[in-house]
Amino acid sequence: MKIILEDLLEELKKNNIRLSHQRLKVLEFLVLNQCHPTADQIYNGLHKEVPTLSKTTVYNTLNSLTEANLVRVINIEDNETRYDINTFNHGHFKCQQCKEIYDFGIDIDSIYTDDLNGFKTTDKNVYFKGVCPKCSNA
Amino acid sequence: MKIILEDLLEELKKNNIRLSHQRLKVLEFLVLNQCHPTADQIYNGLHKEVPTLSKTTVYNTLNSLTEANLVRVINIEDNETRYDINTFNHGHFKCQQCKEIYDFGIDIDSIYTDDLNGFKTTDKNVYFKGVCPKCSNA
DNA sequence: TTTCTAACTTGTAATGATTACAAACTAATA
DNA sequence: TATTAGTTTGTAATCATTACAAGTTAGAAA
Repeated sequence: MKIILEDLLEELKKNNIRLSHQRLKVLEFLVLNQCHPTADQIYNGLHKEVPTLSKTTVYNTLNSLTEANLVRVINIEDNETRYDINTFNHGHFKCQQCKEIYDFGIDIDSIYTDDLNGFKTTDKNVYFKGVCPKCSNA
Repeated sequence: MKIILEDLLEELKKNNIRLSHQRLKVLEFLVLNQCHPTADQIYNGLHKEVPTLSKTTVYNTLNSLTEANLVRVINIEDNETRYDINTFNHGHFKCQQCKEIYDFGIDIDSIYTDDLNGFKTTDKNVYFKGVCPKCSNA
C-alpha cells in the first residue's frame, strides 16, 4: 500500500492539526524514509534542510501524529522509540545483528484468544527478533 | 503453569550464574510478584528486606536472567521496561486506564507469514493495548 | 489585506531510566 | 581455608524524552 502525502494532510486537517512547515517536513521525512527512524534520526535528517528545527519540535510533532493515528510507535527495543508512517496491519522483525527492522504482513486480527473477552483492544503490536537472511549468510 | 524456584535455581547453575543472595531475592520477588514489575518496583519491594541492595545489582541481575532466558523483557510502553518470570508462550495486554498488564494465552507460533522465509526468529512478542473490563464498567 | 490569537516552535534546563566504573566483597572450587 | 573470578555497591555519567517560558506563526475573521 502506498502512502500519499496529500492523504496525510487531509487527515491532519480532520484532526485539527495545523500544517506548519516543521510538521510537513517531519511527515515528508517519514514518507520518504520508511525505515522506522528514531526521533534523533529524523532530527538529524532534517537539520540541513530546516536548520531552525529543534528536537523538541520533532518530539512534539511525533506525539501529535501518533495521537491522530497517522504514525505508529514501535517499542521493539527498550532504549529506542521508532516511528512508522505505515499504520496498516503488520508486524515488525528486528535483526539482532544488523539492527534493521523489517516489516512483515500478518493479519493480527486473526490472533484469537478467549482470555480477552470483555477487553476493548485499540492497539495491537507484534514484534519478532532474530537474524535476517543477509546476516545469516554472511 | 506454575513456576518453581527450585527449577529456576537449576537453570541458573546450568548457565553458570552464581546463586548470590541478591539474585535469589530478585528471583523470589519475581516469582511472588507476577505483575510484570519494573526494575524500580523490584528494588523498592526488596529494599526493606535487603537494605544493602543496590539498584545497579537489580539491573545487572535482570540482565543476567534475561540472557539466560529465565525472565522475559516487556517493552509494551516506551518509558518503562518490565520483567516477567513467565517465559511461556503468551501475550500482554496493557490497560491504558489502570495501567495494569494482563497476560493472555495465544499460540504465537500459529502466526504465519511468508514474509519471514529465511529469517531466524528467536523471540516473539505480542502486545495489545486498550481498556480492561474493570475500567470499562467503572 | 490586515489583524488577532490560540496554537506552535525553540533553546535551555530538568527529569528519569539505565549503564560505566572501580573498589570492596563473596560463592564456590581446590 | 585460601584463592580468585565473579559479584555487589555507590557514585557519576549518559542518553532519550519532557517541562517550561518567551518568541513566532497559521489561519480565521474583520
